Amino acid sequence: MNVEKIIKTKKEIPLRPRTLIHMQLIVNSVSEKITAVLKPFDVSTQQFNVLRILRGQNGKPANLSTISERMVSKMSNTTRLVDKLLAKEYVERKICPENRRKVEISITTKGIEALEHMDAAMLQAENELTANLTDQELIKLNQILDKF
Amino acid sequence: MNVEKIIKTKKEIPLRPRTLIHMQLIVNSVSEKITAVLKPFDVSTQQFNVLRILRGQNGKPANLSTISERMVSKMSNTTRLVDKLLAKEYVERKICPENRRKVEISITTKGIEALEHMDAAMLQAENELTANLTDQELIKLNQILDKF
DNA sequence: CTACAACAATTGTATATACAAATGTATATT
DNA sequence: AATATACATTTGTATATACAATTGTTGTAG
Repeated sequence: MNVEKIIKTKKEIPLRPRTLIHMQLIVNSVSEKITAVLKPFDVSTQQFNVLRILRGQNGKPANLSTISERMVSKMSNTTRLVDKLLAKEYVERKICPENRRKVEISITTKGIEALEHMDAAMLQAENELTANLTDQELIKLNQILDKF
Repeated sequence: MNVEKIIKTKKEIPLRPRTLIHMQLIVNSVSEKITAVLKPFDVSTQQFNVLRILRGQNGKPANLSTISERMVSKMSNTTRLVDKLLAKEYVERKICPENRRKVEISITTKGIEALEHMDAAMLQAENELTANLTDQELIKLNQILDKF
């Protein structure tokens, strides 16, 4: 992936902004791919992310703020995101008995099953997206990314 | 930046998805920073991007499809994006005389001046965002990113 | 010359996101 | 106990984005 070629500029971009643009371009294409992979399942990336967080709870429900802080892309409105999952019957929502301000959200059996179908497609996508890189390269990449 | 800590999960994530998430997290925080830096100038990242593309034309106008293909994040609606810049008098739009289907967009003096103010702020932001990395690390990072 | 396809941009519309304000509940202060 | 403050979520609203359909223009085949 050549940055200058993709954004079609002749002049070469200085190292630091170039790096930021480079990462942005890759993340854009990764997001596009992931969105496309999830499309047949009729869930957005965010919705998928929430389902995985809920599964990670192993039966224990999570409240909205917990979900929110665990999401890769924080967003201001987790309520409406959960509404969508609720409409698909992938999650359940009930008010927390100990603290009625809070709400307890848990994944349903239907949600777990849907997620299992998505997992296979996602796994494949992740491997395809990183197919050109060796484990060593990826480890090195992670090390550099850690410095940000 | 530790991935697991940020998305608050105990279990360690496999290398390949972890790398993708890692990049996503960094790009998210970079975007946030850039958005914040541009906020006082009342332009979005996309609008700023278009202004820079137009300046790069050195007086020569660009049509919508040209702008669109040069943007870092392609978007489906460049017309409305240009509308916003038009309202701020940062750009001019006129129909192309040779091909009346096309439209010629060029940056105004006011646009150039506004952009110059933004440049300084952006340069600083870019340096801050990459301050923890050496040139060698950034070069290595770009090399690895090229493999995607 | 007319009909048709291709092109470039615009418009319509549904959905997503960001941000502020509002609602309802719990806790702390006097 | 009454009031105020903080908390967790929801709602309102403006803006952004994705995608499809439409408009106006140009090129081309018969």
